[in-house]
Amino acid sequence: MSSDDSFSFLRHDPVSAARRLLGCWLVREMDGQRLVGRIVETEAYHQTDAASHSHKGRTPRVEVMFGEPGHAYVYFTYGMHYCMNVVTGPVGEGSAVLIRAVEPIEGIETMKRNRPGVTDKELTNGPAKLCQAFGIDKRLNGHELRQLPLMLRVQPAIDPGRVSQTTRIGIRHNADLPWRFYIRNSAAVSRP
DNA sequence: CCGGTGATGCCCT
DNA sequence: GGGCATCACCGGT
Repeated sequence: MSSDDSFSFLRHDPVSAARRLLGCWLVREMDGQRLVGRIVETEAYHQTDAASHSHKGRTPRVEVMFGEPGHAYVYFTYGMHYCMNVVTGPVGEGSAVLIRAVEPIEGIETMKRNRPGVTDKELTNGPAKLCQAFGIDKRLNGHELRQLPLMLRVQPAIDPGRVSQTTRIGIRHNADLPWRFYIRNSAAVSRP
């Protein structure tokens, strides 16, 4: 990663990166279709935090979290779901930002095909839901997010006055840490 | 609208 | 064998 590109904020801590990722675009190319979602909800994870997959150190599963910032960490959970993170921090430090929800911008018909039978509102309002809608699975684990078929397009920062900060969802350890961020008033978040 | 619950496979102990 | 950064469905309100 060069020192002056749009991903430079990812080299620092995951908490500030989680806030900064709000409003950025996730762009996916799939079956010749272009899918775009605007990130509206994120959570930060770091090796010092017992809720993080990286907390117990390097293992094959979480190796990507210790690698280059700006790559995708995609994990499989509950026997059926994938979730996607953006790796942050210096190489050698295990940290990442979970993308918890996006607002569909382009390619909505393809997203609907990927998630048959759900309402428009449920298309991408959860970490595993958006992965299903965008066709993201373990094949994209470790993928560098500056190129297709999956890329992060950095957008201007969201006004801090429009960002809410709360505790994270669905974890047991460090449940009081306020490391979740979402765009207030967005109808696309998983939970207000 | 809400809380409870079963599904289901992989990683790590 | 335990636990999981979840989801969809069910039944009661």
